[in-house]
Amino acid sequence: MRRVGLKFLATELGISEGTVSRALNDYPDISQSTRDRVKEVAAKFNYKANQTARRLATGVAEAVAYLMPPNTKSISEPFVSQLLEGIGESLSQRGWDLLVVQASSEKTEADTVEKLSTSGRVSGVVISRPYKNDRRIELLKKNNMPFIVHGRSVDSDDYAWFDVDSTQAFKDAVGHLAGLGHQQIGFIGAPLEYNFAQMRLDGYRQGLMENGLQYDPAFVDHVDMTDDASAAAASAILKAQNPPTAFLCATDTQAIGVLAAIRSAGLIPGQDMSVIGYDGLDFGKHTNPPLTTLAQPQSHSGREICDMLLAIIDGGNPVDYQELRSATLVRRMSDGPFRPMKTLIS
Amino acid sequence: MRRVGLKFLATELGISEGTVSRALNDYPDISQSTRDRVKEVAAKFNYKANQTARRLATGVAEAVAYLMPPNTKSISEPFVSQLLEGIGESLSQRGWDLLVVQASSEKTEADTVEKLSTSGRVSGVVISRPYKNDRRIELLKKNNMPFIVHGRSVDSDDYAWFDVDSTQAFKDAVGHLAGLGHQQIGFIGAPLEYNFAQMRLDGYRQGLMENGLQYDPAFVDHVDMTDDASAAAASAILKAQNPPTAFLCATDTQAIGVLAAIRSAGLIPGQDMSVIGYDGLDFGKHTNPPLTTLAQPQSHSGREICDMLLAIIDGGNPVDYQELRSATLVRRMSDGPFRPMKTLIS
DNA sequence: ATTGATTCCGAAAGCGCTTTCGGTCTAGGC
DNA sequence: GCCTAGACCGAAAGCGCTTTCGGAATCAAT
Repeated sequence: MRRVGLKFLATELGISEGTVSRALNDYPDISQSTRDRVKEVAAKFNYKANQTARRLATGVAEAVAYLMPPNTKSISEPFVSQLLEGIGESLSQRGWDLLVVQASSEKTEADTVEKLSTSGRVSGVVISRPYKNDRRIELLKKNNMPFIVHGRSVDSDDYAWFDVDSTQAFKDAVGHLAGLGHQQIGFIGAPLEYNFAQMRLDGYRQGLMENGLQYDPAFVDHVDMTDDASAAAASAILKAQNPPTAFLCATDTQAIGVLAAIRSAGLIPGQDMSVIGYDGLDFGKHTNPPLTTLAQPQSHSGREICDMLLAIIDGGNPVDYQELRSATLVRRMSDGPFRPMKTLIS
Repeated sequence: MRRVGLKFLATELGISEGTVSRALNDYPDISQSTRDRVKEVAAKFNYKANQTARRLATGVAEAVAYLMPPNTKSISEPFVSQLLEGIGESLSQRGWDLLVVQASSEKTEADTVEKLSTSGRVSGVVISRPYKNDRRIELLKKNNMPFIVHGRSVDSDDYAWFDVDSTQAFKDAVGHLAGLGHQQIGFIGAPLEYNFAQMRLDGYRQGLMENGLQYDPAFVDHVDMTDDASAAAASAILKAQNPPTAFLCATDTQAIGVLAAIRSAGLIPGQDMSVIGYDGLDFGKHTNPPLTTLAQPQSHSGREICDMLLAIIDGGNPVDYQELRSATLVRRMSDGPFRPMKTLIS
């Protein structure tokens, strides 16, 4: 069984390869009749153009890459598969490919990007969760490879991004907690090299200020985005003589850890102690108690992000593609009114 | 700034393109000295071969595709990102690409596979969670595209797969529950078009038989792998006049739904009613109560799966690559000894 | 000095498609 | 009937790399 290529179709039809190609690609200088004939025969033999050859000839890769966030060690990031799904959707509509690339370590992250942008295998890339100053972004700009970042670095004026205003969200959350009567609010943040961690911290501090509350460094910590790390951090904070009565967490995963820490301190989360997470992850519905969280509208963000990227690839100006969404507080059971603290057993 | 390609390097070095290429690829008929010289200059100009051209010339795609499982509607499948991570690791070691492809609907699944195997953009594919009789597998075989399936279809003799013996696992789980004194065990399964659903059901039934327990169709249901669907199913079953005192669930996600159903029936899961899930998902640690589960050793299964695939691509016989792992029961708090049922409030 | 074997490299032919360029043919307009 | 426009299509030149083939140069052996 011989490979059906352009050549095969051409001899089969008794016309030239070029004509077949143009017919298939709807060139206007091909008569309707031959176009139909070609397409019919192509379908009959189930012809699929060799993508590699096509790419080489046209010079467009017809693929975009998603850079996996580094050290994906947390409760395995449901957000990755969600994002991927959206991106894939948007891409498949256009018949393009989705490449998932992964830097083995932080060291090689830049290399990976460099190679990606010079080896010509993709026509655009999306990266997630940027650092404050992200070399990957610099490289992408330098090699002028179209890209969009999911999140923002500190200097986000001159590239495309899609982000949620987590600063505002945390400010609001503090307000919410303050409204509930809480005066001392702890904060479990993410490593500050990530810009989102900084922005959430900022929101927290601004919220404190707006509500006339004191920022107490003893109540805040920045740890890896895992349940265990944040549980440890929260436990330590709870050991204070006069601990906070509520916690804000940079991620849902961390919030879950805090829930556990509270319970193992003999307190009841949601009653003795409020905690609010961020992400809006579905499984927060099933934690003990169900987790109140700041939900990002990430349902179809993958799609949107990718559509924006495609627009840029098509010649759009990156600066025109900057989207800031807002998060919404979804109250479940882990927050509640301030209660005077009973003394800890410990 | 001109594109650095083979031509550029060749003129730069004053030698022919072919020689440069062979030097870079360590052909033995290039003198050590020129080889060094070439590599040095290539590094200096940060040369990266155009992958597309290379692929066209060599005929090998240097990429494998992962077919996203269809209708990923459950609590966003943490297993996908885990798998992807493993696959990516294995691939990047070889410098290959990972393509994530997605069929828009079940209808187009076959098409997607067909196109994948004829368009020559990948040299292998891995698919997850096969149906009992999976057209994708047939197509892959027909087009003899190397592939490996994560899971098994009913007829799994003549292709490569990596699976966990969930039949055995469920048999054991029934035994465990029976040992705890449970006589009536419910089962929330997944849609039976998936082969894994059938295998788990089989294990359940075999376990029942081995322990001299009766199979009661009123205690089993097969629903989508979401928390809500399984909660609804469990609620219905609990309405029976003489309901089961324990539930086995085909997935952790479903088990979580069952937990909720039990609670909303006024019962305490883990005490009044046992439930055991399957998957070993991390967040089961944080449910209410923490979920006892049959954990699959999926930590690095992505790596292994991909390594197997690569071996096949390198000419290995698919039949030599069939791995059956076993699951282990990790007890948390959602199972416990049988307690005589108090009458339901309802 | 001649031959034969090696070593090393250049030339050139693809890989399978796209796309420009120009040529043939038909249809009108005078 | 002649000329100009289109309308359609064939020829051929790439895209950037790999790889075969053979030739030139070097070297050892007779």
